[in-house]
Amino acid sequence: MKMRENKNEDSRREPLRDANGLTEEEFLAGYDAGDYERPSIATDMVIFTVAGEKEENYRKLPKQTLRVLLIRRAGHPYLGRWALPGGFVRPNETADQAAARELFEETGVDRVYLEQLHTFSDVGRDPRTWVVSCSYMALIDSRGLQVQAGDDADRAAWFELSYRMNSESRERLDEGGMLHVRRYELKLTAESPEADSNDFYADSAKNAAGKLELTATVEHRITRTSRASIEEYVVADRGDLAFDHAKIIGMAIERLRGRVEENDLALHLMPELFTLTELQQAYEAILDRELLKAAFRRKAEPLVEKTDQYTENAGHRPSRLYRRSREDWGDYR
Amino acid sequence: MKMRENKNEDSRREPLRDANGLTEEEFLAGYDAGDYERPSIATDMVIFTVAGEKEENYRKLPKQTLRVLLIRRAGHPYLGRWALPGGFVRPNETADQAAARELFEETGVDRVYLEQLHTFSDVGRDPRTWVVSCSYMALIDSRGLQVQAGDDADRAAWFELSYRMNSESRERLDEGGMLHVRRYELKLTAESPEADSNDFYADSAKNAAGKLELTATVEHRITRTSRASIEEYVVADRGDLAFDHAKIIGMAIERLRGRVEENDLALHLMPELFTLTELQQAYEAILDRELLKAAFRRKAEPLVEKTDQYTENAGHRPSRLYRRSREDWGDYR
DNA sequence: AGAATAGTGTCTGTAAGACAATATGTA
DNA sequence: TACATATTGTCTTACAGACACTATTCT
Repeated sequence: MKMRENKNEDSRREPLRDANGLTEEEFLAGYDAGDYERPSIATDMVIFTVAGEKEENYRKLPKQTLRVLLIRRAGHPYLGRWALPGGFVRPNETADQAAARELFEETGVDRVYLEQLHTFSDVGRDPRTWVVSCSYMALIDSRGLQVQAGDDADRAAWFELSYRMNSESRERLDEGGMLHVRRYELKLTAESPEADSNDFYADSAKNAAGKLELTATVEHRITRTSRASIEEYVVADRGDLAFDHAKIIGMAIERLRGRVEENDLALHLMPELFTLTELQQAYEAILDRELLKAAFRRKAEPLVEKTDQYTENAGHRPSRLYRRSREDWGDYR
Repeated sequence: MKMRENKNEDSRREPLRDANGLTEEEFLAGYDAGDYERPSIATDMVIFTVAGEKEENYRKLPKQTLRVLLIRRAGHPYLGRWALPGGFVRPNETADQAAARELFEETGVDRVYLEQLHTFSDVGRDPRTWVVSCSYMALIDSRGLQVQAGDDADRAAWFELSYRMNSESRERLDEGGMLHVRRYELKLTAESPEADSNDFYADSAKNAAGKLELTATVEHRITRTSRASIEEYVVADRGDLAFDHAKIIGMAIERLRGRVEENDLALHLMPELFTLTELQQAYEAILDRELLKAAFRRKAEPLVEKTDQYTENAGHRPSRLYRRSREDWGDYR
C-alpha cells in the first residue's frame, strides 16, 4: 500500500523550482502579499427560533411562530435601522468560527445548528468600504434565553417573521429564454418595549397594535435560457432593514423551507423534551401552512425517541414528551 | 399606500446623528478603513461536464462519464500539482462575476449554469497569505470545446471523476452525542498527453494504462449532540491536488448528487439536442449508479420537449432527439 | 437475421393525503 | 361532563421500483 505524506512538500529528492528558479521554501520566504485592494470579510447571522405567545384561553395551545433575531444599529451607516447580528472575521479564525463566536456573544449559546448560507459580495453593499459577507443560518431553542446587543447595537430583539409570495410572473425573453420573478413580502414584527431614556432614535415604524413592524420586498429572479439558468435575489425595497439583509433573510427562510421536509433540521429548534404537536407547530411556522396530523406523526416517528414523561396541567389530555432520536438517525442530508 | 424610498437615507427632516454627532454623510466622508488585516478573496471553480469515450464496438453506445476541469499549477505553492481553475475577485465585481469571468477565460463559454457552493476559510489553507475561497460549481456541455490554461497554469485537462464512499463509521461520544464519519476516495483520471519540451515538471502519477491518475481522500464528518449538528469536510489525503481542492470537489459532487434528482440541473450538461438515453447516462454518471429506463423516462418527461429529429447511423434503432422544455418548467427548486 | 438500443405497458409495494374514530386529563 | 387536544386506524391516490414485451434501424 502506497503511503503519501499529507504535507505541502513531497518525497522527491530535488525540491521543485519554479520559473524563477526558486524552491517553494524560498518562494514563500520572499512572498509579498502586495498592495492590491482587499475586502473585509464579515459574517451575518440569521438566527431562527420558534416561540409561542400567551394564549387567552387556558385550554388552547399557544400558537408557535418563527422568529429571527435582529439588532438595532447604533452607528452609521444605517443608523437606527435593524440589521442581522454579525461581525468581522479575524485573521486567525475561520468564517465558521467567527459565526459561532458572534452567535455566542449575542445569545450566550454555543454548540447549536449552524449552516453556511451564501456569500454576498454585491459592489457597494456596504457604503463604507469593500465588505464581503459570509452569511450563516442558526437554529436555536430560545426558551429562557436573554439576548444581548453587541457593541455596534443599542438593542436586540426577536422579530416574528412572515415571508409570503406576493406575486409571480413568467415572461418570455427575446432570445428564447424566460424570466421568472417571484416577489416576496418580508414582514418582521416585534413587541415594542417601553422607550427608555437612552432611546434617542425613534422607532421607525409601529403598527396599529403598537408593535414594531418592518416590511421589505425581496425578488427572487430566475433567468433561464437554452443553456444558462441564473438565479438572483434582489432587494426591491429594503424598508427599515439595513444593508442587503432583507435578501439574506429571504434566502435563509427559503433555504430553511426547502430543507426542513427532507431531514431533521427542525429538531434543533426544540428543547430537550417536546411534544409532537410542538414539533409539528414548528414545521408549520416554518412552512407557513398547515400539515395533517396523522401524516406528520408518521414522518416524524423515525426522527424522535419516546420518553415516559408527559405534559401536565394542560387543560386537556396530556401529551407524551419526545426527544431527538439518538439511535436510528436515518438519512439526514 | 405608503411609498418608501429604496435608498440609504430616509425622509425624516433632521438627518440622524450618531454618538459623535455626525450625520451619515459626514461619517462616510471621514471613514477610514483602517489597517486591520484583510484577506484576499478568490473563486475556485468546479466545472463539470459529461463526455463519452470512443467505443470499440460500432453497435454499442459510448459510456458517458462525469468530468471535472483541472489546471496544473505553474508556480508556487503546489507547483506542478493539479488545482481547480480560479482567481481573485476584483474590487469592482461580485464573486459571481469573478466566477463567470474565470469560467469564460478558461473554457470560452458563458451564460451557463453557475451556482455558488461554499466559502472556505480554513486558516493556512493558502501558505502564501490569508485567502478566503468562494467556490462555484458550473455545469457545461463540453462538446467541441477547447480548454485553455490560464497564466498561473501550464496545462488544463478534463479529468474523469470517481467519488466513492470507502468506509463509514458511527461512534458514540462521551457526552451522549455521535460522530459519523464517511470516508470518500476521490479519483481523477485523465489521458496523459505526449510530454512536450516545455513540460519540465514530471507528471506525478501515472497508472498502468499510462493514464494520469490523482487520488485523494476526503472525510465528511458529522458531529451530533443533543442540540448541535456540526458538519465538516476534511482532506485526509490531498494526493496530488493543490490546496484544499479535494474537499471542494468532494463537496461539489455531493451537492450535485443531492440536487440532481429534484430538479432539471443535469439538463445543463446536455447539448441543444440530446436523446433521453444520453440524459439518463448523465444522471447515472453523476449518481454513480444505474437507473431504470421506464422510471427515468417518466420522470424526465416534464423536463424535456420532443423534437421531430432522430439520431442516425447508430448501428441500431434511431432515437428521438429532445431539447430542454421551454414550456412547462415545473417546480424546479 | 441478429445485435443493440428505443420505447411502452403493467404489476406491485410503499408512502403521502384525507378524514374519521377513539382516548384522556383538567376546569 | 364538556372541552380541547392526543393518538390511532384506514381508505384512497400517486408514484417509484421492477420487469417484460414490442419496435426499429444498421451491418
